[in-house]
Amino acid sequence: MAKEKINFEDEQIKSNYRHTTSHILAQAIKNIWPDAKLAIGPSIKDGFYYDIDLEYKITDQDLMKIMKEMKKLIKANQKLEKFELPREEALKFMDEKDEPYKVELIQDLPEDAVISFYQQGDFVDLCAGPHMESTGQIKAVKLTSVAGAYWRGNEKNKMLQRIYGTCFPTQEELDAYLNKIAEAKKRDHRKIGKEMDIFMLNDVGPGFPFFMPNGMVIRNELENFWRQEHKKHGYEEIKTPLILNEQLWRTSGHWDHYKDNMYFTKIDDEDFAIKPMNCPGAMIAYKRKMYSYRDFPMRIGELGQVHRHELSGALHGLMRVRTFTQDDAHIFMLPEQVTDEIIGVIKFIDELYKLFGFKYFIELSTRPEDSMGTDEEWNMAENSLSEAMKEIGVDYTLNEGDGAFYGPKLDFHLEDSLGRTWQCGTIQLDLQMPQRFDLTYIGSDGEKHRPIMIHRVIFGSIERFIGILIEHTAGKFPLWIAPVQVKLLTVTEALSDYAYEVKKKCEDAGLRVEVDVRNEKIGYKLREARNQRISYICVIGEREEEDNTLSVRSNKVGDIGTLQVDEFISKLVEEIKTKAI
RNA sequence: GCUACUGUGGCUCAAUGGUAAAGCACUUCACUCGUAAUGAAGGGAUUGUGAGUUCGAUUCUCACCAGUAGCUCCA
Repeated sequence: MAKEKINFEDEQIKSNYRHTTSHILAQAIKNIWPDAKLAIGPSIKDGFYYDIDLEYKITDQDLMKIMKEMKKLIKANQKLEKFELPREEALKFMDEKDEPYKVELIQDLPEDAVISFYQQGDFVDLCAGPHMESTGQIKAVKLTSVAGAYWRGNEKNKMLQRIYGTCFPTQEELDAYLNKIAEAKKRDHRKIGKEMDIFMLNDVGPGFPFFMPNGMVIRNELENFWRQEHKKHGYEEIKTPLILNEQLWRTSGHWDHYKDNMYFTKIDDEDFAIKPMNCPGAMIAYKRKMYSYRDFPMRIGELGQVHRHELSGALHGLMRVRTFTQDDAHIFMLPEQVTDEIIGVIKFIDELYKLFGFKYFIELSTRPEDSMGTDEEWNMAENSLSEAMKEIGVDYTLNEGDGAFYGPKLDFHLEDSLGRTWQCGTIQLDLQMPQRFDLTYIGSDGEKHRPIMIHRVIFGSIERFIGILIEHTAGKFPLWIAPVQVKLLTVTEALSDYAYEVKKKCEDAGLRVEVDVRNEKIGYKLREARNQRISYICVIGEREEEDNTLSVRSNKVGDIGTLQVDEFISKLVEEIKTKAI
């Protein structure tokens, strides 16, 4: 039989390939540690894993040992053979093999399910398949890490050891993949954030980031832009307090559903809470006066700083912190305005994400277990979200049971450098707060009615958004956001006057500009400026001074030659104006 | 929070049961220089915190704190 090339473009084949490799991993583990209990071992996005229960703690060194054993099994080119057993026999079979997790898995299968096994050599695993024909087809394998994972993803269950790995049909593809990971790590926002002096974290406040001057430029540019765009889209802005009394949080339902994530304090013996969300404050703001149906839709924005006690193990640079600023807004509206408002927000988010060149996906999260309200309300709310998406034809995935406690939501996810996704934008339909706070408006009939409310963010959290932006651009920000847009480097000290003259011109045009007139070699200054990822680096020598020019290098396209000073400035001003990426 | 691992000057990192090496950065001096590091000198660390073992701990043990990866959770 001719050797067929494995088509990795085919997702099914890729998945079979990796799934088979996970079986080989399991077999190798059983060979080395016969008392290991097997849990599950699926193929995943970039490879596969296998969860095992084993007294002995597997170390990184052991991974080498396991790989060696796997290579042996691959070389043996064992056939993978499928067989089926009736439920009772299957249970007995796994029980005899002393595999309690497999027994549990079989018990949870439907009564009439066909229970299949795959056998390779003397190793048998409960598995629906499909698989490759033989272990010899697996070529390039790499075990990447070992980590803990709860049995069935439930933190109340035992923690198992999870071994992650990946595999490819050729060594070249594996190397390319590993290389890609290494490159991606160089874009880590924590690394670049430190190198570019954007933000810092310190033991004095785990999860509470400090923003440095460069970071504040980015923040302020984003916030200014946010304000400008929201004004255009018919929003007004408010600011509500960080600390509000405990009674408010009881009224809002946060006390019952979110208390464990909140920070509390006392003022004059009275109990107060630090806000984990902005909505209750916005409710109080709404209630300050009476409204007519003619006031709707009413869009109220707030850049609101919230504090949430996230689990220590979940903290991650700027992506997951304990205090962050939400670019929040609450939209109050009539029932017949709901669809249009949701569509408006979806389009608004799309507009902004596109401006940065982000790809994203949308997830519809439905009613969670711990939630407020009736089924009827939830169905109505979930339907209006999916209807709005249907109407403008956007794709989304369903994430059942992951909504907020007060309503379903559409989440917008962005990717970081390693392909991990982070929720940024969200649109949440909230039927609970208006009730709980007894919000009303006067309808055309002269009677009081309850408004419908949307709660939404676009950046999500300014901090997380900046983190994503750093990784997405590798620190080479769009010019309008860049902390330092121009750096002027002099070849000799005699050119300082000209450099300062150019600097003045740049500043007058509104550019963020620095000069480096130090008595250093041009190569040295250039290297430093490039490491700082300055957008435009201009070298100034005698020639430039004479001709009133600059020798310009862009951090995105490289050397762009000699430009007249005025020409250079107007080019940058235009680039800022168009917010080019 | 859970599992595993890690914690050495501002940063990157070496080494050791006998109080710690190097580079970058910083300061000073010399060099006045054309597209990724000029040379020299100098200052800077009780090795995350606390306790224990030991004649002696930064190294070994324990607890705590923080970080990393994954799980769980989430903007």
